[in-house]
Amino acid sequence: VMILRSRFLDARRKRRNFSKQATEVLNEYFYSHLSNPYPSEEAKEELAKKGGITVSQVSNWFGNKRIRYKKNMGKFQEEANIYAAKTAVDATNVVAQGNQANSPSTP
Amino acid sequence: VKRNPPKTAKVSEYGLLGQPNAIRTNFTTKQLTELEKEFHFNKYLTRARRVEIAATLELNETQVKIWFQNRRMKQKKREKEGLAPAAACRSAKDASEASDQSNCTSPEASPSSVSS
DNA sequence: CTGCTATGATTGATCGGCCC
DNA sequence: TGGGCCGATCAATCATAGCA
Repeated sequence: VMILRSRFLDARRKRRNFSKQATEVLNEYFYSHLSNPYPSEEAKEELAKKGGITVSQVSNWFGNKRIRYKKNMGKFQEEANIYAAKTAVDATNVVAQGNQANSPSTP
Repeated sequence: VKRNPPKTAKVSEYGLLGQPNAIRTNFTTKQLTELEKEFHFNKYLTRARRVEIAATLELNETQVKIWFQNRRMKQKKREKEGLAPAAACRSAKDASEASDQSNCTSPEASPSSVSS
């Protein structure tokens, strides 16, 4: 009820979706490190620079991504296939793998 | 310097008890207000103060302790992003950040929409 | 315009490490 | 040895963005 809250305590939640570029960079890292999607502080800084967002936003993104991915991996299979192979630093399993059409393009 | 990932065998290893364990406590506006007030007075708590506040607000000492801990981290984070992105905000050498709320880059609007 | 999903941010609480 | 703190993360939730 009166906990209508938000207006004064968290009125800053005026979020804006990240740019295509940012999402691209983040997903690329996430799916190429699926076995350990925990970027170091340095990695976060680089991702932040590449994506044009803040380090905190990178942290938030990974936090949300990890949880949501875990909660419903099937829902992310598609984008997983899209981003995965790119920088196959690690190719550990996750759940359902087996297909690998790698070495497509290496920028 | 390596943060581990899924180490925590299970942060949520409660399943085997069927007891609604440690559910997210919802602090009331009053509790938050008091905690915030105390925080501005002292960033750190003493045992005595903690006991006192916990009793007054009807919270556990642990909850009060954790709240202060999270609050300190929150403040630190705010200070950090409040200056970094504002690189071209002013001189880049002094750092006269006092307590809180001193952001140059905070195009906050004040929608005075209260109640309904 | 309505309804639902995708997503960024917030936050109470946990985990491992460190210090005293 | 035990307690508090830090840094990172988790997990649930809020509020909005975006799309059918």
